Amino acid sequence: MTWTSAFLSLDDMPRMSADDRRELLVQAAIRVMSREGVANATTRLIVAEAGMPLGVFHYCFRSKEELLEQVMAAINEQSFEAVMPALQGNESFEQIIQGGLRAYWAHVVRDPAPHQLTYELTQYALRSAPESAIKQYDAYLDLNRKFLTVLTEITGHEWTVPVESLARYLLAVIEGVTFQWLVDADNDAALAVLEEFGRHIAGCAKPR
Amino acid sequence: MTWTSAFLSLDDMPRMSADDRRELLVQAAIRVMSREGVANATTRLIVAEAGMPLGVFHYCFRSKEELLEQVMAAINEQSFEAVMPALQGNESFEQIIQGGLRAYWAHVVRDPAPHQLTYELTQYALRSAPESAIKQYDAYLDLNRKFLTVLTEITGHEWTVPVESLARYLLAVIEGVTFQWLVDADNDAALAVLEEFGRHIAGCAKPR
DNA sequence: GTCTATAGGAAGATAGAC
DNA sequence: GTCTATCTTCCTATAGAC
Repeated sequence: MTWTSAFLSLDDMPRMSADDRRELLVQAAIRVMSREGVANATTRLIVAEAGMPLGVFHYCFRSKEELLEQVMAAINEQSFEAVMPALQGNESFEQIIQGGLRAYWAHVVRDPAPHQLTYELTQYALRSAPESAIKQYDAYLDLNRKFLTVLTEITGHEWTVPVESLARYLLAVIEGVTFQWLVDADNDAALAVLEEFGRHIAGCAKPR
Repeated sequence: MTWTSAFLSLDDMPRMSADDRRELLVQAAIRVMSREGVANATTRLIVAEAGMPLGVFHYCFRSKEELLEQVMAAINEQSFEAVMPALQGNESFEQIIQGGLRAYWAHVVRDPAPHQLTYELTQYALRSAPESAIKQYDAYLDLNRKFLTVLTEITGHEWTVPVESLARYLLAVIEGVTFQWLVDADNDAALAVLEEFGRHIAGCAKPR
């Protein structure tokens, strides 16, 4: 029994800072949105998911819009550590690329909800706050640029096509294939496309 | 002056069959959704766009859900005549591919709204009626299969990679690049990616 | 079929006691 | 800061006169 509990009832005791609540609400929002879709993620569902009363919402966030911005920021941070491990090991150039694509794909299939959520949030942002959609997309592009650059550095290759184009190409294929799979759930077809793409990318570099 | 107008006032005269109204409402819905987004396309906005009173809605459609299904069906039909003209002329195999990609791209840039709408509708359907998302996607896939098949027939080539994989690859790239462009509006970057992709596809066939 | 008026509910946001 | 109760608004859908 602590000092405070001797003098304050449970109800009187402030159990959590507003900052901690904000964080919990953002994570609860991500769970609700993954499960129910962005359109159905009401403030009521979100606070219920976090086990808090409705009134909490508006002294943690000025508006639902503000929560959505923080959700997008949180998601960006979370998805930056899935593919890079594939860059270890000492296989051939193409093998590393194929390994990276398969690692990404395993990551998608294991837990698809966040990826679907990302599409929905970008869609949503395109209508309501285009700047944050651009910012989010730029972060993803940058991850792809880094992967391609580190890849050539490690293996002593250089790209014969501008890395900027390849990064965009890679991101487009990844998103296109993922979206396709979210619709038809055809895993083999998705892997076949990624493999064909990997062959092409591997042909866009030469030993240095 | 017609026979009916001599006996019926404007208000009494039924000016339009319910079927015609349905068609007008579907087209109005497409315009509103393109402009405001699917989430903001309320029945009120849609009937206003069509210049009809609100009450019309529910003797033309059982529910908003039913309208959405018909909107998806209508959009599918509309987008099936953009790329095929590129298959005329007698250029080289790769030139036809590059021409087809550029034709598609011109089509997107000239009028992006329907493409953005398609993404949103598929997203929406993924949550509420997965079967119609699958159906819609299958129709798009089929268009890509046809394009690739006709292409080899005309030029006397054959694919060295399963046409099914190439069709999926093509669709993934097209959708990925389009989505990317909807976010950042970088036209040159999009064209560069499509061209690089075209080079790859062209290398997946040989003369027969 | 066609329209006006309104039911009925759920959303985001706030008021005000503690 | 915290919570309950409530306001306001806007939605889809229906009732019912014509």
